[in-house]
Amino acid sequence: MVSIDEVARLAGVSTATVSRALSGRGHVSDGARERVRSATDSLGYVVSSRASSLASGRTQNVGVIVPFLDRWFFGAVLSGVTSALMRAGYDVTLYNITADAAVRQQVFSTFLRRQRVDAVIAVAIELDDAETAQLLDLGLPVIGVGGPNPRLRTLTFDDTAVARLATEHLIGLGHREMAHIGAGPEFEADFRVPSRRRLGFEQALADAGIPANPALLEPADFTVDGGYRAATRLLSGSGPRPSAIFAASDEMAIGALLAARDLGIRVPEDVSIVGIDGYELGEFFELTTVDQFPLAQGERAAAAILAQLEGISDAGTVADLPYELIVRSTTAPPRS
Amino acid sequence: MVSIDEVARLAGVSTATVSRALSGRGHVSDGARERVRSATDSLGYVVSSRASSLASGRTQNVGVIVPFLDRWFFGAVLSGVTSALMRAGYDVTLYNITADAAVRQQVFSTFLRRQRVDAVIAVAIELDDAETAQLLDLGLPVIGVGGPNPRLRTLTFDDTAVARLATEHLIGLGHREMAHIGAGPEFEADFRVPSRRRLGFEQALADAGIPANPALLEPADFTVDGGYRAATRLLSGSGPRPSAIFAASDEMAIGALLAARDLGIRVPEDVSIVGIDGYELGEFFELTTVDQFPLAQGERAAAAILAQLEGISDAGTVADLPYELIVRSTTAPPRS
DNA sequence: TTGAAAGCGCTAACAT
DNA sequence: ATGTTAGCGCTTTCAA
Repeated sequence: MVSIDEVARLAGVSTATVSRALSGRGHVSDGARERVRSATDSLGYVVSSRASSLASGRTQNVGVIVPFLDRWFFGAVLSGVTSALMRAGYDVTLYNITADAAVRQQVFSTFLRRQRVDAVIAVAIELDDAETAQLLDLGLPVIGVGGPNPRLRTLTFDDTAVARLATEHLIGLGHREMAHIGAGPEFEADFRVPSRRRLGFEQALADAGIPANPALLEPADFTVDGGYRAATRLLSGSGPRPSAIFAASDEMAIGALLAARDLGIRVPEDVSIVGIDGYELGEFFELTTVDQFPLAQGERAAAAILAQLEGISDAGTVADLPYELIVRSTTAPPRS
Repeated sequence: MVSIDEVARLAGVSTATVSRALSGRGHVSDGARERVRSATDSLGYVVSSRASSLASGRTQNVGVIVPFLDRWFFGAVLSGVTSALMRAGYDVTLYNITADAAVRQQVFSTFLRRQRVDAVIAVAIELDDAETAQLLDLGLPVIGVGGPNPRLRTLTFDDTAVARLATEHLIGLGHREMAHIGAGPEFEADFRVPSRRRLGFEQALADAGIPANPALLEPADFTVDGGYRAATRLLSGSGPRPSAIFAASDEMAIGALLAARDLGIRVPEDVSIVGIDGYELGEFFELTTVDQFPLAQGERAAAAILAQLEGISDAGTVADLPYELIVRSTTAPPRS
């Protein structure tokens, strides 16, 4: 590996000048800068991040914590994060918090603490107090994306409001017997998104003076399969069939669509279905949804972190993330 | 940040002994090891990867290059890679090669060369000669996953054989008028998977003595949307309608399924459809497919890299990746 | 088995 | 604007 000394020698300057020319910190004459540039070019020199980070304390690397990699939503967020960060010259180190508790603990107790990253972005992870404390203890810029965390700077997505919006859309169409697929005790473990969405559903019902019916709350795990099974129970049960279903994610909504299809129940004639996310596949099913623009969420998180790292102001207002109701063809007024 | 000196002082040994005790390299008495352990515990000490990697040359970090993050297949592979690597104590730094040529170039010319990683895994990326050379020039263990690259160690997925298998399944059912959705000149840019799959299709036809019909080759971009549009052209065109469609990915196959549905064409009665991947959503459509177990692909790539890094033998035979035909309900004999 | 000490390749004062 | 030099916090000879 070619080192800074060789560059300095070839350019006829000191290593300090090479360092200054390359990093842009401190003043360097145009001539020196040019000779350094040509020397690095001909030598193919790249600054060693190990040496540079040890000396400067900066790694040019951001850690990103995500709970899943094989779900569209997280892939989209991550895609937005990496493209923005790479464009700014940063590497992205990925910490995938899975069901494995030991690995999860190791991420907070070891991986994040070994000084490999300058900042951390946590995507849709519900952190317990100890984990939040460990993150804060890093002394690095940290930003959460998704559920609010009062102890962290967060790009907040107002799940409750989004769920209300979806539910009010159904109410506005005239529905009264509405079911919800989403939060259930067994899926509460990780991030509180599910329960916040259910809360919004319940609030909208209450506001409209519609009594809550526990029989119309079906827990599911946010997968297509989970949505399918939940909808099957709702639509083929012995009780009265709901005239509309609000699923807490598009993947579950698609599962519900498929369940209705398999049961010979027409959408939206017999039952209306609405989801949340903006999952691309939803378009094919003409799914009514509330888009939450995950790619843009990732880009905004990256921009916020970069602003903090480069010290550009206290960093553009950590506001709420946008969302938008997209009415397509899976919702309509109830029949009767 | 607590440093190794504090640990050494508290444990009553030298920093060299702390280093040895923590890394497991060199001999340390049980007593010393125990005192070091208790000192690190009470101090909450974690070895600084910046200092450690500068001194040792090892980073405990593996770079992973992927072309997409928002497609299920790549998320699944990445999931397998990260879980295996994290379990072994490695971090994973992600390089997302997007359409942006400048960023792509930067990955090879700068990001990968700044000594942040001990090894590189390249997932389903078709590298040109210059890029391959740059990777090799790193002097690190490198492994490719997917398309064969004669100049790289590769976990090869035999796309041609897989495509033949899918096509032969259709031929075995009695189909003669088969269409293919996949490779097209405009999507050839990046990885040659599309054309290898088309090749397998053509080989199977040739072996069965079925003449190739260019009108039955529809290019598409591997998305559901692309599959939908390609199938729409095939199924609603003026020419004779194919009795079966082989799509080069499950997402395109699902698009084809949806197109058939929208055209009122029954599957498999009027047209058979088969895909490739093992995409979870395929189950809901009863899609016949060739599963390629992406999660396992990622785990195997990680295991191969770890074996090389830890010097465990020349590393378990870089064999072909497994695949399996899963016959469900979207394929059947043609009508007549 | 342990310790002393010389780097690893940069950056950032401090001087000039 | 530039050079000199003392670290950054470890690992790894080399000796003992």
